[in-house]
Amino acid sequence: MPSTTARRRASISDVARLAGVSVGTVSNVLNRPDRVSDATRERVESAIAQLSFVPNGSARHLRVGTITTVGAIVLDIANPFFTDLARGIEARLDEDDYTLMIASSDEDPEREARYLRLYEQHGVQGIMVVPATDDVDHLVTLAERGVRIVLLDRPSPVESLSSVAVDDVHGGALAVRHLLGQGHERIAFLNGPHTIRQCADRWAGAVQAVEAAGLDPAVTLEETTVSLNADGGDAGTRSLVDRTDRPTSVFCVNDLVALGSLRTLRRAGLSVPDDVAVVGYDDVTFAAELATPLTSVRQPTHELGVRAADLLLRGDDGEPEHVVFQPTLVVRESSAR
Amino acid sequence: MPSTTARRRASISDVARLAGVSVGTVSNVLNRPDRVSDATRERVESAIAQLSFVPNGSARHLRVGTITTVGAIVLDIANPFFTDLARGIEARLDEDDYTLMIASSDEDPEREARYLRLYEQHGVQGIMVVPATDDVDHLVTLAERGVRIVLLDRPSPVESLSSVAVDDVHGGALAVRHLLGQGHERIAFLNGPHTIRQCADRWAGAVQAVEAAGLDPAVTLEETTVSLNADGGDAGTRSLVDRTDRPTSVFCVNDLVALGSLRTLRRAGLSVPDDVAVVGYDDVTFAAELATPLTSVRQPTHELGVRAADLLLRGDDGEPEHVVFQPTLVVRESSAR
DNA sequence: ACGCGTCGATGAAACGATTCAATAACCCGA
DNA sequence: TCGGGTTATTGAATCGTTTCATCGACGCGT
Repeated sequence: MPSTTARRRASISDVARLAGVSVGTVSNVLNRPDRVSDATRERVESAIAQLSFVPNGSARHLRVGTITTVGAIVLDIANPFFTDLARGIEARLDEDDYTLMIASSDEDPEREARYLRLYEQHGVQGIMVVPATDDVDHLVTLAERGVRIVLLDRPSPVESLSSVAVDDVHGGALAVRHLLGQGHERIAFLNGPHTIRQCADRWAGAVQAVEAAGLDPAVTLEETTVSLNADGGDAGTRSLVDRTDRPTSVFCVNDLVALGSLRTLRRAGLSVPDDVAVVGYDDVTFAAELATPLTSVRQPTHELGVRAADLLLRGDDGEPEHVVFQPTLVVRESSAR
Repeated sequence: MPSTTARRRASISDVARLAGVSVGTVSNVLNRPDRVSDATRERVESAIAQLSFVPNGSARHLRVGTITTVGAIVLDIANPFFTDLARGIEARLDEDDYTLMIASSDEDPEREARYLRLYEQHGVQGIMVVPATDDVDHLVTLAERGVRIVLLDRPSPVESLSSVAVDDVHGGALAVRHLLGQGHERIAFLNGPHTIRQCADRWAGAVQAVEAAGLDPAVTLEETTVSLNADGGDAGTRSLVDRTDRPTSVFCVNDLVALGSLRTLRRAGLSVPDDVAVVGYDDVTFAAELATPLTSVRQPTHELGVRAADLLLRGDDGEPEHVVFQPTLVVRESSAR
């Protein structure tokens, strides 16, 4: 029967009083049960149950100074790529009984900073972050201050920050080389802002591929900046469909954008890939099942998360590491004549 | 120039010492800047900057006993339905400058319990949870202990727990009534375990619809339990395709399952909806863009999250509330002859 | 010149846990 | 019976904040 009054949550000293022992003993029951005799342990345990006592994590953290939680900040929690990534992180964290707090920056540096501050204040073991901007000075500062940082899904521009990334330049090149191979000489690139490193890199790769084919990027490639979701794909594609000099292909910076693009093309009565070819990026689960199965650049997403968590847990004993995976192209109907 | 030695993170008393004031004054600068003179405030602020001091959130929490963070536990962070839900929650939370910690229980009561404990230990303002099992006693206990709980995406079985849900019985009925209306008299239901309330309710709705049509559920409906993702849809459908008495339609408990189902049907060379009709649930973003656009039961997902956060922030001054939204059916090609 | 009110700053208590040196109780062998 | 060694328990210090009663200084009106 729970007490009727008690508004305040029970503390360790309430337990101690009820069990007739000192707080030190209660703490021992909690953390080194072997040090305490069976009789008192049972008494204390029953007191704990009776008061439904739950230790105050903040007090514990304050005293021991460490905590088994890590934070992750991604650009967009609604993007399957990032949740698959989170899944990878969780899988590795589970092994060591760590827990994960996830937050979404929505590509907003303000929000990113806010969550960084929150995590730091709470003393997490470390933070994995997909930076919302090109500038990582604030993260370097954080790291110097002793917060363990791992850059997610983008290579570190500085030696001191560990990172786990996929070669986005190569990925961009893969996609565009493929389109060029299919005979496309006018490629629209629906991209995000270059302040996001992944976007800048994929663009760089695209340019490289065009140049390698002996063509002029300025005439072959046409970049439109869109928001990184299906609505962005809609908007970016709408501005294309009615043009007389419409590009023959679209490269989308991620599959969500590609989804919007395909949707808008279909509504405009254009056929894919005959009127317009489309290539996406990330190869999310549904890419293969769309009305027109989507050609996409596949990344080892899950593995990315696992490695990132691994690096973070490994601690600072080792030097910072910079892991780079290679993407592959998965060709499907949306770009194959 | 940051100090060279300092491994320990700067505390408020380091700041006080450097600025030549008492810790109380530093605290005032932080929390009630108006109480302190301009001169000292500036001195303290520069000391804070110099040491790059970040207040220890646990210490603060320990003292004030409250925190502006809430936790959410969903079944599967990789399911777009739940991330859209999270988006709704975040949107409402942002208004009040609260932050959200998200975790995924993977339908595992163990993991759910673990995160509940973690959140409680950290003293969050409240927890929104999509329960992994039918049994919510542990949540009632938590609530009695003073933790603010809101049940997400399922009606509360008890008066004392607030909840925000969508009428799943109605949703299940909508889907099945539609299939019956299309002339289907053999419906396979790829469902999750009935320990998950949403699954049980959708099943109940399906049964109701069949009975209302004067048919026998035992012959019209055929339930298969699958895991709640695309792989589950694959598995559940594979066991169907080769049968001579194959059902003419499949109702999937969510769109991820439906994605797997469509995929497997296609690979088996069956046409949708002519050989087999498919209906999903949630109407996620990609549902309309699949090879065969998917008929699905739409829920006001975002609104669901907003209301849940709203209820949680409103506090316990009011009585617990039980909000129920109504779903609607979106008919597309996958089920329309 | 005196008292009073205001304002700014101080210092100590409190929050709830962990840790560790000190103590108490006990057993056993000589 | 006594001393020494083990084992179980205690109590106080500590972590980094916030809060609040108290104090000192200063300006102003009489």
